[in-house]
Amino acid sequence: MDKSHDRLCSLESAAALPQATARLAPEVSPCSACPVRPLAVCTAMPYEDLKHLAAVVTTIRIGAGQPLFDEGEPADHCFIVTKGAIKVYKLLPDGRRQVTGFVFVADFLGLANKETYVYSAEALSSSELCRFRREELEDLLDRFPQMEKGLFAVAKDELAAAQERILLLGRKWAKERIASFLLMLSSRAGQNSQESDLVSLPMSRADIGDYLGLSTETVSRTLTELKQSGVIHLESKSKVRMLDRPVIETLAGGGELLLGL
Amino acid sequence: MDKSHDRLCSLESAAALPQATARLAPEVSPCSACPVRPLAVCTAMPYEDLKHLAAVVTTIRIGAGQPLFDEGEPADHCFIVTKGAIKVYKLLPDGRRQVTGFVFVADFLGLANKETYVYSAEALSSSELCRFRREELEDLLDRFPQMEKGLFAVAKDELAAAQERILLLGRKWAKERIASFLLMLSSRAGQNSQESDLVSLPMSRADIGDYLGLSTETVSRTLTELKQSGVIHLESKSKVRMLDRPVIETLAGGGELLLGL
DNA sequence: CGGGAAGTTGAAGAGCGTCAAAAGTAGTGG
DNA sequence: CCACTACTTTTGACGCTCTTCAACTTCCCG
Repeated sequence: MDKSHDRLCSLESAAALPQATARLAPEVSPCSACPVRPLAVCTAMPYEDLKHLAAVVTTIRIGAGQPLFDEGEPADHCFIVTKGAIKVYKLLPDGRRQVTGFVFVADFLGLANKETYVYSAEALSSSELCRFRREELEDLLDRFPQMEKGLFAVAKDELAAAQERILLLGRKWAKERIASFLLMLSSRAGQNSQESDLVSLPMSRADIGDYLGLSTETVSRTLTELKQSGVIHLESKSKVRMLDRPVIETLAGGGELLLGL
Repeated sequence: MDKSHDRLCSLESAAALPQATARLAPEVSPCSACPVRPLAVCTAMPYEDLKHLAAVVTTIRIGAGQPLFDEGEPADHCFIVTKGAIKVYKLLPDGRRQVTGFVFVADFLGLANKETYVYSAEALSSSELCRFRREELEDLLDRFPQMEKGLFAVAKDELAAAQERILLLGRKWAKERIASFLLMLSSRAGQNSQESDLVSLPMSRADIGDYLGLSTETVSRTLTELKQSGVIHLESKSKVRMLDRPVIETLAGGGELLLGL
């Protein structure tokens, strides 16, 4: 077995690296060198104030498949993903599972302000996150309204995205759900890569199913259907090439023409 | 036909009433007398600053069934419902409809910060709303951070609620969806009434179906089933009495015991 | 009181889930 | 390095929940 398989995440490189950096160059915070910052809400923080952000952040690592936190636990922390990807899900008593979201690099995790987490979170792959204590972050947001505005904007965007998902779950057919899913992954990951037709699926078929309100088998069947109709190509289990983006977009939008396809 | 059936809402009593009040007692804004304010985000605004809120608000009225705005229109306004109820929905090209939410008295409408509305809104019954120009409200929020904090909190709560709905739409059976729906309506409306077992359904069966991702017929059949098993009683088409709340709560939570009921 | 919309009920069918087994993949240890 | 094992994915057969279509009933409002 590799790494620590504790329930809580490994903290080896936690405050260690920041402190070391601080000793070498006290005026430069580790956040200012963070490659993820330009993409994350941290951009909203003025450059000269990044040291205050760095002061309240801890870097944590977590292995693939390990839980970050479980629904019902005291919601003490917020996170920003800096490496890897996280899945967020809710469970029903009999084990039915709904993945409510995937959290990728630069995304913020933990917006709900409840006493306890309203969902569980688990790493899809080996990941790294910036961790904030809730109270400390709140204090910081009071002092830096631009940062709070940034988070508010994130919340509004997520709200719009959630309504899109509600439409998907309530009214779209399996084929339309898969098409929407591919486009969502493409737009989330594709902005930095020129290979915008190649979508990588870092999660299992079961996770996709639980995200789209489908069974594993239906996800698999639908992907093969799309493959057989020439709309996509499966380069590997976790790499989908979109061959006919217009058709995928029409499907995703619930277009009436292409259902027989 | 009654009232004005214009596409845009009637503005008869718009700025008129506020001005009249202001003339009589310039130091008291109409917002300070608003019976809905204690329940709405406006509570976050300091009492002495309510005049600034009143300065940017317009009261509008809208008849039952009339549209407030349509998806795709420029998102120029935000609203707070002061009377009646609004339904918010998205459409697919072939007419499939998903009601993404119902907006009741004291609720804020229009949180998404997109150029255009990402959903359509229509009055369930004759309603009144406070209307804000987006830019003016933004300016106001910049000047009164407490108000912005209040709206941020609303956004976070709605996000948590949206994830609850995603679980419902993705993984719950029809009976569980109806049970969840009844409890949601009860908790939203029941706080002021002592008749907490009596839930009123101000929307049609079709609206309920489009909210829960079900057909009108399934909504009807499921309500009948619940009635026949003695869990609820239909006092009228739009008044449901919850006879066995524990069973309804277990159903809503996805409890494994009562599916055969 | 009557006409039209909303709601209910029934029967048949479709889409997707479930169960089961085969095929493919990845990680492990000899 | 390769075989063994365990898991993931795929594919097939069947069944169930919910939808669709249609007729009937109830309710509401002029």
